[in-house]
Order: sequence, then structure tokens, then C-alpha cells
Amino acid sequence: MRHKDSDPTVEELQLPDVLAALSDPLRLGVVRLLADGGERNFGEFCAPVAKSTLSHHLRTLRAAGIVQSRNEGTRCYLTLRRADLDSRFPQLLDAVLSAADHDEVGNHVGLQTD
Amino acid sequence: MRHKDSDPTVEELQLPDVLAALSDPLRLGVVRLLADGGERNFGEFCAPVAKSTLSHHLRTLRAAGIVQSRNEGTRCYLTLRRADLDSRFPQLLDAVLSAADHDEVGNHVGLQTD
DNA sequence: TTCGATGTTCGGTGACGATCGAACATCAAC
DNA sequence: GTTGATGTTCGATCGTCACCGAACATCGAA
Repeated sequence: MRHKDSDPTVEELQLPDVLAALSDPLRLGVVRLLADGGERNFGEFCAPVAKSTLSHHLRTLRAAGIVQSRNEGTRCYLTLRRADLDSRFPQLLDAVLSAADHDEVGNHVGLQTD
Repeated sequence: MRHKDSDPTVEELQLPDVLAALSDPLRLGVVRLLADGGERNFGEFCAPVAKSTLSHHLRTLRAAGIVQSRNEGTRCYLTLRRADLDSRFPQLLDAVLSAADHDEVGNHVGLQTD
């Protein structure tokens, strides 16, 4: 079996992978910060883990098809693939985000406020 | 830290735990078979894994608060804690079940048909 | 071209999870 | 009681994952 190095297309999105990616509080925190549809710089995210660890979580989110990244110079900009997720798994993201907001899951992830 | 040996109450349900428990195809298959609200005997479930493995998955589902078990003699009867999940995480279970049905996730789990 | 900023990748570690077979516990039935 | 059915627990293995620091690659700016 070959290794997948590109993001999954809409049809390739797999429910178990999406749920697994969303089951980590840190990743859920990142997703919540992207929930307004805006584009965020990777470096804006603050979390109590090493940079390499944060990068690993980003890779996980990309691999599951939850976020998308775009490079501009040395910067990396992220967006939530909400339309793709909604079309493939209607109501799922909304339900997860509502629950996460209510429970404040991933509140230890923030944005640079300087 | 003390070990939790009883099922979580409604208030104790944690979103990451629930999502993690639902991220396994086999467990998702079990949940789908319980989705009609009926009670099913543990032994009814057929899956291509050892009995001990199935038991482990059941424990995981119970620990996450997704199912409930009742003992009668040597038998073990399971039900989905749908009301609890709905009250704590509205729309989540419906969204997951719809997506799982559509994708036929966990179809390798079945019921004894003899 | 040298430097600093930005991310990614690498090697390693420790924890967790899926899996199995075997052993065990419990209960019903004979 | 002995036996059989039903589940659970145990010990072990194997893979995956979160995490870190260090090394690396890339790009913009001085």
C-alpha cells in the first residue's frame, strides 16, 4: 500500500479518520479557532506544546481532510474545509463545534494577541 | 489519580472521549446495531475479532458513556445511551450515525442470524 | 551572502490501544 | 457437584500516537 502524501479529496474523507482527528483537545482547539471561516497563520497559534508537536497536529488535521494549508513565503495559512466536511458529513462539524464551544474544549489553544 | 470503574454520568461525558470511542469502525458498527434503541445481547454480535477483543471494545464504549450494560444471569445486554448523549451533545450522535450509515462504516459487525 | 524567521522533518521515548489466546469467574442446567 | 455457556480479565505483542529537542529547508531582509 502506498503512502498518501496529498490531502484527501471530498470523496476520500473517511468518517473514522475525521472523528479520530477531532478527538484530540488540542486539535479541537485549533479547529474552533478556524471555525469562523477565516484564514489563520500557523504561527499565530499558541499552545502549551513544542512547535514540532503543533506541526504534527496540523499534519494530522490535514491528513484527515479537516483543514487546508496554503504557503506564502515561509508562512503557512490554514483554513477549515467546512464546505467539504458539510457536504460529506452533514451536521457533523456543527454538532462537534457546538459541543466543543459549550464545553470549552481546547481552550488552552489561543491566538497571538500582540 | 484514582481509577474510574463506573460508567460516566451525563455530566461526566467528555466530547474527546466520545469522539475517540466513535472513531473505531468496529465500535461504530456496534453502535449502529444499537441505534434502533433496542437492547442487544453481547453474544449476538459477530465481528472478525476474538471475543476478548470485542469485550475490550465494549468496555471502551461503556467507559466513554456511549453504551450501557445490564447483566442478567451470565448474559450481558447492551443499550445505546442516546438520551444522555443527545442531551449533552445535541445532534452529534445523529450526525455520526447518518454518516456511518451512508458510508456503511462498521458493516463487518453483524448480528447472529440463527 | 549572511542572518533570522518560519515551518517541517527526524530520531527517540513513553504511553496507549487493538489484538490474541489462555485463564478465570459466574451462572444455569443437569 | 460437574459441566457448559457466557463474558471478563490477564499477559504479551505490535503498531500508532503525542511529545520533545535538534537538525534541516526555505524564504525575506539586511
